[in-house]
Amino acid sequence: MCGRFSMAIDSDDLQTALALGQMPDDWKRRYNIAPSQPVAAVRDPETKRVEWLQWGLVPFWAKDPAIGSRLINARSESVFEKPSFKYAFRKRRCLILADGFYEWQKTSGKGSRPFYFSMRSGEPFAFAGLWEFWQPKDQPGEALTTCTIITTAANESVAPVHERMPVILRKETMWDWLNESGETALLSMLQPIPADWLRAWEVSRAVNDVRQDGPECAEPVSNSPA
DNA sequence: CCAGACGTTGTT
DNA sequence: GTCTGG
DNA sequence: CCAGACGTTGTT
DNA sequence: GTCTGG
Repeated sequence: MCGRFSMAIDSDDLQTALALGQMPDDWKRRYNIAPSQPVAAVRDPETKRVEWLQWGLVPFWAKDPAIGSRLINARSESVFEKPSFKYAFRKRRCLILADGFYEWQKTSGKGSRPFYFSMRSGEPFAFAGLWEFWQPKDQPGEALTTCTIITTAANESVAPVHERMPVILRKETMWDWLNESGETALLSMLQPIPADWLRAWEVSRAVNDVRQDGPECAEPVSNSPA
């Protein structure tokens, strides 16, 4: 699954690395992005403009936007058929920008151990995402633009920690996620990234607390890789 | 037909 | 909006 | 994902 | 135990 991630590089560096368009003017390095918070995303492959979307998909038909807190991920295996995701999968795909993500390993005792995963190259990347626009019947001011991250089976790097991982799109193919329209082609992109593209290490439980958002969240707790 | 749900993860 | 269960 | 709340009545 | 908010 993917319930926390980081986007800790500068706006200019990100823009250059992924050849993005206009960046938000209120950029901030983030080491601990949690559901319900703004995430940097691209919806338009022409402008490649980066904008903030709220993490946690609220389908356009939702009566209660609180449903978003449970729709932070969408399974790649069923995203084309689930009522909550099927419309967005056809019409509203997005790239969610990141430079690392966290997974928690269940322990036999209490608590769990967080691990940090990033590209071996150190480069930023894009998760395959979906977005929705929602507004209540009576109060147009309360409109939300929300998103969710698609997950897939864990590769060999992530599997020791957790069974699921986010779909990471490579630089070379990320724009296809927005440009393609055929279901088969789209679904074929939702594969686990090769294991050796990732690096991993255990981090402190500081990341558990959403108020902690500094570099310490992503720093190795020891020098032992996962 | 209407009413009610619509999700993932993990755990049992 | 659409699907499932009753 | 984790952490923290989870309720009503009545009073301030 | 489950739901909501961050």
